[in-house]
Amino acid sequence: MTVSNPLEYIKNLIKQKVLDAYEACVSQGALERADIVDFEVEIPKDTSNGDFSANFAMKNVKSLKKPPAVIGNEIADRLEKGQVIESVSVAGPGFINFVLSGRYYADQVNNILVLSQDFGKTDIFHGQKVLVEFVSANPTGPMHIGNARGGIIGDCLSSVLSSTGAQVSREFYVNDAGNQVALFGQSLYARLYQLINGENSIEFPDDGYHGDDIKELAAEYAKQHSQISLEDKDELIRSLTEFGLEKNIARMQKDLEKYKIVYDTWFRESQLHKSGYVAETIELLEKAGALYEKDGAKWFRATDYGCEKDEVMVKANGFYTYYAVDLAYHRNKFIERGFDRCINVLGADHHGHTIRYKAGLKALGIDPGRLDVVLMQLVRLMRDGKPFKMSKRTGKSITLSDLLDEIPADAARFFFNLNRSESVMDFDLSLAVKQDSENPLYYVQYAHARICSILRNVGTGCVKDCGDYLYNDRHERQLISILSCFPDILVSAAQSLEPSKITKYLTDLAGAFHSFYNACRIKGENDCVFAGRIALVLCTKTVIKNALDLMNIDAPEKM
RNA sequence: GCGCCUGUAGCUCAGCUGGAUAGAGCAACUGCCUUCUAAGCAGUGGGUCAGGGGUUCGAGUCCCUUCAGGCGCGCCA
Repeated sequence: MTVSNPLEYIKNLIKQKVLDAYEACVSQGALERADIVDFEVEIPKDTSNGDFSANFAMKNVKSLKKPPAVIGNEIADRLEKGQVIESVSVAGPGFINFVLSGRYYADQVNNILVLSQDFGKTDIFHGQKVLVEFVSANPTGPMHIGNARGGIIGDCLSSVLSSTGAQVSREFYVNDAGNQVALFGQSLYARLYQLINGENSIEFPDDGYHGDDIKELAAEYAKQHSQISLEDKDELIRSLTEFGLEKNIARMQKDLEKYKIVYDTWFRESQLHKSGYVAETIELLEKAGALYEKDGAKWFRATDYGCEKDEVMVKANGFYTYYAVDLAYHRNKFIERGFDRCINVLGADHHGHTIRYKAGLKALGIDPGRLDVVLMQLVRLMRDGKPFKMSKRTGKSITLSDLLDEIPADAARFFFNLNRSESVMDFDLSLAVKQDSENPLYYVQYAHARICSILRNVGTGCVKDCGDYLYNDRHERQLISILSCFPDILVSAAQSLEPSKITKYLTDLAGAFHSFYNACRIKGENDCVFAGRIALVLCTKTVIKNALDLMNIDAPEKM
C-alpha cells in the first residue's frame, strides 16, 4: 500500500487514536462524555518534545471541566501503542506528545521509494481546469525585473497546481491593441521620420516611448523596407506597429524561453476585438441593466457590485476602456474556454483591479470566487545597497534579457521564488551577479550532487527498500520527517497560491540531508545499516529531484 | 482624504491559519577534511516580534488604535 500524503495520513491516524482513547476514558469513567472540540495534530517546533503533538487537552478544558494536564494524562494512559506509536507523554500546558517507532520511519522510506517520481503528487484539485495568467507584459517594450518575478511565480504556481491534480494552462495575455499600442506606433513613426529627415525634423510625442529600443526598431524597419513613404502616415504607422509588435513579441517569447517558461497560449487582445467579443460582453451587461450613459460615455454600475465608484466601459470617443476589454477577456476564459478557475499573477500596483474584475464577473453572472488574484509586490532594484529607479519610459531599466545574460536562468528562477509574493523584494544587482555560495540554490543543488557522488562511490548494491533497518538516529529521523512532508507542502503551496514554499522546503530538506551526511556514515557499515541508509539517500535524491523538477531547475549530478 | 500591502536578530527572510524556551540563511567568532564532495557540518554571540490597548487556558499570529514605509484611487493601460 502506498500513501500519497503521508503527513496527512499519520496526523489523522494519531487523531483517531486520541479519540479512541477518549472513548476508553469515558467508558471507564475517567472523563465525562461531552461534545469534543476539534483539535490539531502537529509537528512540534522543538522535536525533542516528540514527533507529533496533539492539543486535545487544552482545546477541551471547558467541555471536560478538568485541567489540561489531567485530561492529557488520562488520554495518554489509554493510548494504544504498537506498530506506529512508540511512546506517549504529556508536557507543557497539556500537549500529548507522540514518539513514533523505527518501523514508522522505515515505512515512510519504503513508501517514497515505491512512489518515486510520483511522490508529491496528490489529487485534491483533481479534474479542475485552471488557467494561470502571468507576466502579460506590454509588447511595447522589453520586459523588466518585475516580470522576472511574476514569471517564476506564475510558472511555479502552475506546476504546483498540476501536482495536486489540476489541469493547468499557462497563458500570456498580449495587449496588442488599444491606446498603448497606438502610442507605440506613433513613437515608431516619429523615430523613423527623424532617422530619415534628421533629429529635429519632427516633434516626438510627449507621452511616447522614449526608450532606445524604439529607435532600434525604427532603424531595423528602415533597413528591411527600401521604399518608405512618409506621406501616407496612417498606413506607415499601421505597418510599423505590426512590425514592432511582432518583433517584440518574438523577443519576449525568446527571453521567456531562455528563462525556461513555456506558455500553452499567447492570447491576443486583438482577437477579442476582431471577433466582436468585447461588443457582445458590453451588450450582455446592457441587457442585465448594469450600464448607463453619462457625458457621452457608457458606464458600468460597479458601485452596485461593491466598488467605490462606477467605471467607464465605452469612452465618449467610442473606444472601449481597458477595463471593458479585460472583462471580456475574463468572460472568455470562463465561458468560451470553460475554465473552472482562473488565477492572475499581478504586480501589486494593480491591486485595485481585483475588486473591479470581481464586480464585473458578478454582473455577468459568473461566480467571482472562481477568480483568484495573486498580488506580487514589486521588485526594488538596488546597486551596492542603494535603490535606483527603473522606468520603461526612459528605457534605462535592466531588462530580463540583460539579467539572464548575467546570471543563469536557474539561479534567477530560484532567487525570485525565495520570498512570498506579498513581500517587497530588494534585488541587488551587484550581489545577484555573484555566483557564489550566497545563492541558496547552490546549497540545494550541492546536496543533490553530493548524493550522486555517494551513490557513485559506494554503489546502491541491490537496495530496493530499507530492509530490516529501523531508523533510530535523530538525524535520520529528522530527514525522514522532512521527506514525508513534501506532498503536504505542495498541497499547502497550492491552497495558499504561494509557490515560494517550495524553495523554503528545499532549503530545509538540503540542510537536513547535510546534517545527516555529517552524522551518519554509509561506507563500511554492516549490511543492515548500509541498506537502510542507502535507501534513505535514494529517497532524499528522489524528493530533491522531484522538487527541482517542479521548479524546472536542473538537479546536477556533479558540482 | 479613502483603500490595499508591509513592519520579526546587524542584513535577507520563515513562522505550518492561536500553541511549548520565537527559527533559518548571510555577516562575526570557535572548532571539524590521511574515511562516502568542506559549495558542507557542529557550536557561540545576537530579539521589547514597530508602539499601545483588547479577546483567552495561551497572541509574532485574531480585533481596535497609533507610528513608519510601499502602492493604488483617470473617458491611461
